[in-house]
Amino acid sequence: MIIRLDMQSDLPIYAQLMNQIIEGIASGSLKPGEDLPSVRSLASDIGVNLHTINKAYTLLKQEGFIQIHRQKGVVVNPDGMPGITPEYEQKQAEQLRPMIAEAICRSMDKERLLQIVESLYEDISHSEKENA
Amino acid sequence: MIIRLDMQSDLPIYAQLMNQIIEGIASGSLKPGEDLPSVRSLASDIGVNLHTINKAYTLLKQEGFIQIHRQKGVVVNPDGMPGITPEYEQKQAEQLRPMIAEAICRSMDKERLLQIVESLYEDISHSEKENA
DNA sequence: CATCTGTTATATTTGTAGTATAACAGATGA
DNA sequence: TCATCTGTTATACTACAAATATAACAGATG
Repeated sequence: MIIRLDMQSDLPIYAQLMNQIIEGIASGSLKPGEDLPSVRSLASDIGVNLHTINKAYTLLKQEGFIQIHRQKGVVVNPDGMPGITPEYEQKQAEQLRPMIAEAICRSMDKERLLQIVESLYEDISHSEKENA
Repeated sequence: MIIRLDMQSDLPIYAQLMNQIIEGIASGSLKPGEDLPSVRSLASDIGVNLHTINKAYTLLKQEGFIQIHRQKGVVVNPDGMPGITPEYEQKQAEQLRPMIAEAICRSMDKERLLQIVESLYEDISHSEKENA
């Protein structure tokens, strides 16, 4: 699992971390039950503060993607991922709506938009990177 | 054009404004050449500061959705909307990727995701609200 | 000339992001 | 027993963005 951070991004570091871990799970490079680095080791690895990692982990735990054990450390949730809850569906629609509206403004065909989404879907699920 | 703001949202007011104006254009309720309220009148209408409106307008102008004339005021860009530039395509992919990754984690079928996107696309482009 | 535009400038308040230290509790292994 | 590893909590600080509050300026209008 290689973490790439963009310190120039307007996206907070902890959010970039969450995104990359979620994509790691989606691609299969992080499997349920697999260990994640401790807050301290990951923090020193990528050169940020321990609290920044902790914030990302805590939020991922709240959403059900990982489990945190006091001593064992952090693992990808071995009981499986969270499902498609009504809250998730609502959040997803709220996030998608402005992006789709902009695509419509720019005269992007529905078919082209769907192709892009499909292509990203395939790209993420078929990457299956096996990195240390 | 009715503006609805959620003061509890984590999305900044100026960004909510941008989204709603863009969706207004996408739905056809705001047409190219149509006037938008002045920064002062809109600010007092929805009860926020003039600078908050100005920030939203300035960003929308930078992206090509509206034009700002010193005296005439603000209008939806009569020369048409911005097109599908490489920068836009990249930004769009960066925004879509983490959302699609989460959908995959939650075992959402590709078909179901595409249905949701298609349904939102239709919903937005067919709304055509004609409000004062 | 008053009044409407957008524009610019300055200052202040509030909240979030991130860092820096430090300490605590529980488990592990030597 | 003790050093060492976990996550956890607390406090303080800096930096920055969001939003507000005033104020003033420039240009056009009626």
